[in-house]
Amino acid sequence: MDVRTRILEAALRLLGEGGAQQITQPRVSKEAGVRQSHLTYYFPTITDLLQAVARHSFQSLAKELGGSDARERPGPLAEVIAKATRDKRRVRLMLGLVQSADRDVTLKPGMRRFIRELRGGLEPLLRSAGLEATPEDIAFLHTVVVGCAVLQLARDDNDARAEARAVLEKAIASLPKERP
Amino acid sequence: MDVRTRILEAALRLLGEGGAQQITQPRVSKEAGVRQSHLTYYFPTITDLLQAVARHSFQSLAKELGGSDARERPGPLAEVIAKATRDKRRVRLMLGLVQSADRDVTLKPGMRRFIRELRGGLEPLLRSAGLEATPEDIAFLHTVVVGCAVLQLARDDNDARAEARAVLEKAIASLPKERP
DNA sequence: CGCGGCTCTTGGTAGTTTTACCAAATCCTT
DNA sequence: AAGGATTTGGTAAAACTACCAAGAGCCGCG
Repeated sequence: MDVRTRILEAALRLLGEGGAQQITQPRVSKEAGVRQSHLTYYFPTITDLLQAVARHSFQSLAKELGGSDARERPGPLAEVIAKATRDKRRVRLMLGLVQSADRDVTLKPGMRRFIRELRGGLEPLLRSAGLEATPEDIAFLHTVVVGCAVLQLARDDNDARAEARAVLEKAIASLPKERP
Repeated sequence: MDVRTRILEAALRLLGEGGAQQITQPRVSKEAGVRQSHLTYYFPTITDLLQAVARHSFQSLAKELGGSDARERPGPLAEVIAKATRDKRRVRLMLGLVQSADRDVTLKPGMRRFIRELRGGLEPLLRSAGLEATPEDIAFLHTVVVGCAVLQLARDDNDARAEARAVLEKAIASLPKERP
C-alpha cells in the first residue's frame, strides 16, 4: 500500500478509536509507520489531512456500511441494523465525519454524496427483507438508525442497546410491506 | 459572574461554535477574558476542564432543551421540535458531549442522567399537545430527534430541513392520541 | 482591632508537543 | 541520463500544558 493511503488508513483508525484529537502529525505518522515529514509532504497542513481523511472515509465507509455487512451474515433486519449501530468504531467515525463536514464547507458535497450512497445501499437490503420502501421511508429509517447509533454511544449500557433494538423494530414495522 | 463560571461558559461557547479542539487553555482563557493561570487554578489539567464543561452543560442544557423553549413560543409540535434540531450550536454541543462521554467513563453517569432529564422534559410537552406517550414512545421520538439533528448538521441544506420536518411529522403521527 | 490563615489573582516560566518547513539524497519513469 | 516524485533527516517557530512564587483580598477569631 502506498504511503499516502497508509497515512489515511492510520488516521481513520485513530479517528475510530479515539476521536478527532488523535489526529496529530506525530500520532498519525507513528500509527502509519511512516516519517512525520511524509505527512507534510502529502498533506501540507493538518487541515488538508483532515479533509483528505474525510473524503477517503466517505468512500470506504459507504461501501462497508451499506452493502457487504448485511448480505453476508443475514438475519432479522432489525438485528442486522442494530448490530451496525452498536459498532462504536463506526459511530465515532460517522460523528467525526459529520463534525468535519460541519466545520469545513468544502466537505459538504462529499457528505451529501455519502448519505445518498448509504441510502442507496439500504434500499436493496430492505427489498431483500420483503419491504418496499419509498425514499421517504428510507430517510425515516436512516434517521432512526443515526439516532440509535448516537444514543447508544452516549449511554453505552444494556438499557441503551435494548432500547435501540426496540426502536428499530418499531421503525421497521412502520414500513409498508411489499405487495406480493 | 465568578471566574470559574466564566471559564465554563466560555468553553461551552467555543464547543458550540467550533467543536472540542477549540478547548485549549489559551483559547478558553481569551474567550473568557481571564488569565490563563486561572484555568490551571480551577482546573488543574485540561481533562478536568473538559469534564467540568461536560457536567456544567449537562445541567444548563437539560433545562434549556427540555423546558422553556417549547412552552414559551408555542406552535405545532413538529415545528417546535424541528426548530430545536436546526440550532447548530445546540447540536454541536450535544455531539461534543456525546464524544466526551464516550472518551471519559466518568462522564457516563452524567450523560445518562442528562438523557433522562431531557426525556422528562419532553413528556409534558407531548401532553400539552394532546398526546399520551409511554416511555417507549418518548424514547422513539427522542431517537428520531437526535437523528434529525445529526443529519441536518451533516447536510445543512434545504432538503435536509424539509426531510427532517417530514420525518418528525411522521414520528409524531405514530404516537397514540390521548383518550379524552 | 489586627493577626493568621484561607482563597484567589498576578505575572510569570519550563518543558513538551505539534506544526510547518527545508535541503539533500534517492528512486522511478521515460 | 534528465527530471519529476518521493524519502530522509533534520529544524525553527508556534502552541500548549502544567507549574510556581509572590502578593492581594477576605474572613473569622482572639
